[in-house]
Amino acid sequence: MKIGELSKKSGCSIQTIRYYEREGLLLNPNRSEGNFRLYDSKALKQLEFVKHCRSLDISLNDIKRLIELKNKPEESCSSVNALIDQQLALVNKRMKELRALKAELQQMASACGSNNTIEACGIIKSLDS
Amino acid sequence: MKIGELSKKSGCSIQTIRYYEREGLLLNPNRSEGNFRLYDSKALKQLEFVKHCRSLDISLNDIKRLIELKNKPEESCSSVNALIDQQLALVNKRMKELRALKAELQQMASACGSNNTIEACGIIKSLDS
DNA sequence: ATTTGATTCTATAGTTACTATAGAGTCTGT
DNA sequence: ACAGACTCTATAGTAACTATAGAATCAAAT
Repeated sequence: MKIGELSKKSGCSIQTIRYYEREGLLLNPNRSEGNFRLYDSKALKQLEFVKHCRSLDISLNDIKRLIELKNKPEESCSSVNALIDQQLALVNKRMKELRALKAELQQMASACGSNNTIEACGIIKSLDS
Repeated sequence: MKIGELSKKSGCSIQTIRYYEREGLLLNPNRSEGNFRLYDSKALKQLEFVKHCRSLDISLNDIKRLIELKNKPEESCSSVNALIDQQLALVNKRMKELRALKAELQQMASACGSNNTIEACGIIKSLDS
């Protein structure tokens, strides 16, 4: 299949697919006579792997590492575990930040009845302090 | 004061301060004979306002709008309220995403006892599906 | 008066993960 | 033979910074 079809099947945009290729996340595909990229179902699987990782917010760099690891099936998977744990820690950290952020935003929102002038606005006041 | 002092007092890096200036978030400061930026306490307050907004993850563009609004003290503050509400909605959305993400990561982490080969690794398996 | 070290200046490039565009070439259907 | 759809490469843009190079300026010590 050509890149358009791969794009539809995978849900990744054509540019994203070409970008992943440039970044070394996808193997260089065979080309047609006219230099069009030609993919098989294995390539689609590779791309779906990348997409799944991205949906977990794993960085392209880490995905690259995961792919390398996948190609060494006999080795220990402890680095894989470490990577996921690290990802979890990152998510936890961001959630904590967001909770604090939400609390302050809510407090600010309640500090202004919305029918004030800007001069009297509780939100602007709290941002100023 | 010069930019180094402003940087220390505000906690923003020198480059960030210059960047904010370029982006129109800070007024162009006076310059010394040797062309060094010279700031007063008002400039520090401006910068602290920006920093506070950034800590709430408000975009530079929105901060610019807030600054414009601040300069019209007699107008209604409803746009300020709308902006904060929108920011809250954004935070809520991201929190929801993160919760889903965390759940999947946790499930994955528990799918592998960490002492497997990569071939048998539950994490890689679940990423592959 | 000079020199050293710290600070500042501008302009430019790099970061992440894409998205968008221009301009050219290729393929398919009529 | 030609229109329209698809693809190609190369390049620039996005957000919010951070980092660098190379030059100029300043303050303090000699």
